[in-house]
Amino acid sequence: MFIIGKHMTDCSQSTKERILAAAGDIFGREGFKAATIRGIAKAANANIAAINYHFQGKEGLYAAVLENVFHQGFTRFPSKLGIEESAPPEQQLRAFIKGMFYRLLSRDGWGGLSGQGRLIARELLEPTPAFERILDKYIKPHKDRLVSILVAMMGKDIGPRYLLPCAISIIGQCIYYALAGPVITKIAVEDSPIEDNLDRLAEFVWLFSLGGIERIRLETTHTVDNTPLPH
Amino acid sequence: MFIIGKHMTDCSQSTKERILAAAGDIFGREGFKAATIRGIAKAANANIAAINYHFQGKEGLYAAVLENVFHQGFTRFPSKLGIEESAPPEQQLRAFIKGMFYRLLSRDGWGGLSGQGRLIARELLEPTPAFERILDKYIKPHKDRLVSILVAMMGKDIGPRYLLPCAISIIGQCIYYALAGPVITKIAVEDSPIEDNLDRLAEFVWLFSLGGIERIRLETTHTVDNTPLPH
DNA sequence: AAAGGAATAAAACAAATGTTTCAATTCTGC
DNA sequence: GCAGAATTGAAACATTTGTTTTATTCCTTT
Repeated sequence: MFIIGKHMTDCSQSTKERILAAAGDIFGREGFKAATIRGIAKAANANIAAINYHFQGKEGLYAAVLENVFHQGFTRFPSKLGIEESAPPEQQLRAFIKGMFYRLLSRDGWGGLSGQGRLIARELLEPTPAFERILDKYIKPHKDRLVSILVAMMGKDIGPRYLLPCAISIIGQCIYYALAGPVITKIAVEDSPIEDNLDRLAEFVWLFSLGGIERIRLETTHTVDNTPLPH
Repeated sequence: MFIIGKHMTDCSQSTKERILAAAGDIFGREGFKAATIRGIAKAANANIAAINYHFQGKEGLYAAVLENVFHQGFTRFPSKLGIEESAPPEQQLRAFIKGMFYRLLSRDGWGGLSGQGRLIARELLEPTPAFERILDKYIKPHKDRLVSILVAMMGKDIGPRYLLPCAISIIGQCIYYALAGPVITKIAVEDSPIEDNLDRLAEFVWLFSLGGIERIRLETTHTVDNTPLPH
């Protein structure tokens, strides 16, 4: 055992790293405004001044946390995780959805209910200025990948008028589990988005979406130059 | 023009009502912690003391707002809005989804992005003690209605193992539009959940869900006593 | 080993905020 | 019209919180 300082803190991480990790958790749990730098400092076994020293204040810390969280998440679970370009698009979609569930909800990812996954939900609800960068760097490429899979499944003639809602419906199902975890647990405890259920839930969302996509595809090819959606 | 007091406020509402309305908007936009009673008082043309007088503090106000918002929302757009019991379950589902979109996103409802709809999203993300009551009184009956429609569509043999995920997928799509409105607008402006798009989006989610439900139904009836979900 | 910079600790500061207090005003029942 | 209750207005209070300051400790370089 090594003695680093007068406090026996975790030697494997620097103060800056400890602050980032603790801040991700606390910002996620409590939101930007409700989180306090005192609480974060305490959780990170660090001093208040260290936060302002390394991150120039609360906002700077938040921006760094956001970048860190997304970088970690998409590094451990990339958009193309387990996707082989040669595989049929249905299987690519399957891997995409599974990737989303694990990125959002697994302990190795953003930790869903108790962790940094809620940070993402919060940004969806009320984007902060720091989120603009995240959108361009992570979210849009991620969406583009899903759209390209959908194009492979539905044909090139599908316009964005149907493609994008499809993408939204698929992503929406995944994110809803991360968002509404607490309530889902209260209403349907068997489907609580905990580690043990991720595979089953991802598989379900995949099948459900396959059906939905097929239904939309049929709808758009059958009604050629009629009203796009039935009234 | 009538002179009510020294301030020329809206005569049609009592102070208590004005506070409730303003608080719903501000709590929704900023969240419980970030919202300030001073800001709410100003927006309601009321005094700080009036809030504490009528609602016994910030928490009391929040509980009252939550009850008020859900009561209003489910009064104007009941669960069974436009649903005839005699209609085929597919059409009942259609009305159910349309009702959700309008309740969550229309100006007459919770106002989506700019209004009280975000309050609901916040409660899903981090339920407050005041939400327990709301769950029992509004959410669970609402869910039960959807489940009964799904039973009518998929047959009585479908167990909760498939029923509830179906319900979650459907509700998830709807709520995601209310949650992620700001980001959707940035990524797919054509599908921004604004008043003009509600009918089209609801119709899309309905069709998509019809396909999803059918796919799940097939899956569960074909693989009788096999593994419930394909590996 | 010494010096200089980097990092941390502790206290102080100023602004924001929920709550309380008390006087002034308005409303209601008689 | 009046008395008492209900409501509102304005100020004061105590706490929390982000930031800054100053001194001390740790680490690297020479």
